[in-house]
Amino acid sequence: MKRPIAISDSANFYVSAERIFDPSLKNVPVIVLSNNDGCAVARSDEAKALGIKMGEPLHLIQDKIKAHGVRVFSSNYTLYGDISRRVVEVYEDFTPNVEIYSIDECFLDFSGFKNRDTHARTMRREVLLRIGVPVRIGIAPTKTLAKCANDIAKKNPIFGGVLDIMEDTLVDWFLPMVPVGDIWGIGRKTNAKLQKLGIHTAADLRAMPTKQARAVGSVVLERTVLELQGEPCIAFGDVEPQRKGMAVTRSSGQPMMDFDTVFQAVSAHVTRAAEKLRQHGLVAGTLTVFFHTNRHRPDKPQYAGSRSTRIVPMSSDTFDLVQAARRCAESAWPKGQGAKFGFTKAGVMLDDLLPIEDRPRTLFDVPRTNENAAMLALDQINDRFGKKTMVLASEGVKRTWQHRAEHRSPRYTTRLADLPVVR
DNA sequence: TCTGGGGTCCTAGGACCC
DNA sequence: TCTGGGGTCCTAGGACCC
Repeated sequence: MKRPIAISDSANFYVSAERIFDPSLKNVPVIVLSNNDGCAVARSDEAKALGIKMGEPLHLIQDKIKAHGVRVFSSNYTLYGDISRRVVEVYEDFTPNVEIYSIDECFLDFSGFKNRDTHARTMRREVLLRIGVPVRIGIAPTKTLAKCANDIAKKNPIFGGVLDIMEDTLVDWFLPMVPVGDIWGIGRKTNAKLQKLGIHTAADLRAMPTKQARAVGSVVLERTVLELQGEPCIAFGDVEPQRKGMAVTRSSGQPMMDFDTVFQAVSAHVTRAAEKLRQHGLVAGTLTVFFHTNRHRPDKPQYAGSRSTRIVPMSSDTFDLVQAARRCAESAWPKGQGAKFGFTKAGVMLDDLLPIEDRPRTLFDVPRTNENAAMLALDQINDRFGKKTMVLASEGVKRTWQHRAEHRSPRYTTRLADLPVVR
């Protein structure tokens, strides 16, 4: 039995959000800019009709803006987040299972409804009425097919914003209309490879042998092919996933020429990231620093530096993180030839996040060469420190220990005291 | 000491998404 | 002159272990 999955997304979401509070923005070209007001990240239909492209730099479209009176906004993510939450509330009146996919998209479990089409159209009307945001809805047996349906509904107003392709015959009918590059999961690179192989539409890709798909684009492409065939490979998840990492990155207008300048930018980003961590009540286990030169100037020397380090003990403390960042930055710096480069982007990423209440209090730094000893001492560690103990090793290593423990007679040759305690 | 297979970890980087 | 930011997932290759 095929389970109907719907995806609902808002049209030009940021622009729609701005329009809620300013009716004078209706039917005129509107764009919303990226963080630093560098480029356009949302465009109304009227702005698209003027040929303003996604991600187009502001300075390249000044003429159009003046000539056509395009209304220009800096982005206001707090506002968009609020609107987004309200839209989800409406969805939740129409199905118990909602998976938030992005700020303007949700997957909805549509199983059990007698008339899905009517249900979707009522929901759409309700979102427009209560929030003031127009949405489009695609319904299909898999997420990838639902995305295709959504895409067709978006491009063909005749469907009134809703397209249901649960029937196989409808899939057969519509897939040849979807360019392969528009499929969810097919980006620029994969599209180029597929075009060379004579695969131009979603129907072509659906017919590709899965073995070949794997060779061309790894398991990701193979999954896409199966999803197009109607076999769900990307699970529907209605529980909020724990976030795995966070990042703070910025471009700088002026190229940064020396280590001190780059590190100054990095420490500002780390400080901001540490604040974000604490806001969310999290601590980080891994920190990565990166910086690179201007990709838009291939004529100049290019360099990309990136280095990770563990945060021991896990922390959201600004000082701890800045110290770790300095070690990373120094290690990633092109020694002796830094002056050759002008760095225009720098950032920090925090990974292995854990709620602060789960932070391990006692840490044992177990060198890989000492795995066996650690395994043998594990019981002693747990006896003494309980569950708030963490041995600095990945789950994989622990599983290996477990396995080995079950297949050998353990000899407790290493005492707990022999393991280096970090804290 | 040499040989080899099977396995995991770590790091860097690629591709894609909105 | 001026070209976004924040995410996820996957892979390759070297190091290391038994």
